[in-house]
Amino acid sequence: MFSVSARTQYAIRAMVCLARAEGRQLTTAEIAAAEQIPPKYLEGIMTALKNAGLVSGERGKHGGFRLLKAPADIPMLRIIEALDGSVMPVNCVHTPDLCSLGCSCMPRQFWIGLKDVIDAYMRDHSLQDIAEGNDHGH
Amino acid sequence: MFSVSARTQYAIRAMVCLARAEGRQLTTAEIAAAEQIPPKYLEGIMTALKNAGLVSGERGKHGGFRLLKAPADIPMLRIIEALDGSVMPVNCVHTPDLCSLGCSCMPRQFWIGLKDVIDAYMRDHSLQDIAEGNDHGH
DNA sequence: TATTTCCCTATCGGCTAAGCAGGAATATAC
DNA sequence: GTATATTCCTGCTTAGCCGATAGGGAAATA
Repeated sequence: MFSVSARTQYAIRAMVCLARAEGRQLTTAEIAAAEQIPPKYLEGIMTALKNAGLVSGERGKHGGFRLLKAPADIPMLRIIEALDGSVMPVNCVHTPDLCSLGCSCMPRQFWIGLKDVIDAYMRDHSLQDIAEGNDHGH
Repeated sequence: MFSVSARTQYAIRAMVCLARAEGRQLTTAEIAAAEQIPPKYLEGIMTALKNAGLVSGERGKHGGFRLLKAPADIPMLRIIEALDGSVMPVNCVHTPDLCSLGCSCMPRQFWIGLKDVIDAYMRDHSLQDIAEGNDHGH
């Protein structure tokens, strides 16, 4: 349960790769080879990361991707949200209108609390923590 | 992301229903009608809850389901695990052998930490908290 | 014996995720 | 200015899971 999509795991590994490159540009081919990710599939992932403002992509020869911020300033939550949207256990967390059941949706507060806990954890861990293998958060 | 399956939401609503019945037996038909759940589908869910030791099912006339413990003694985690297995963001959390990538699986500690946070939250909230609409945990 | 209920197995349709393919746009190098 | 390398865009295919349904078998009661 609560399994993380391969897409998101790929994205995180790619970001770790870029973090270790320390500003150097890497091509999707390089990242894909280093992290065992299907190259064409990775392209779409990098696009999502770019649209989220996490990386910059430059085309042409000597093109590639680089981080737009220091790894320490990139919360893991940003990466996850860039890929799969926001953490939302059940739909009615954001759109309570869906609860046509009246009192039957008592669990709503429970899910909201869960979302808060997950968000907080992911905000308190930065890309740098992952890249360095540090599991204590910052 | 991290969306909860309809199956699990049905299970929780059914358990709330049983909690409010205070020991009285309820049939799947009754629960399904009260909670707007497809009756046949609910049957399979009740079987899962029974196999997890959370409810007892008795057949025949005047049969039905009842809780095996007081709602306060049923952590939400138990219900979720009964349906969708244990919380496990990525496979390698429990079976590190899957990490054939060596250092590429640096995020593992991150996922383990996330699992711990989620588990703790769900352990600290009981069925009674949900049934009463109390969102503060116990 | 009839009825009610839980229990088991199989099946179906729809949706999403994962991955692939082909090419268009753009920047560099010679 | 032509060739090359790279990001970018669009669509497609396949496989697997999820929600739901169907039909009937086993047990408990009246």
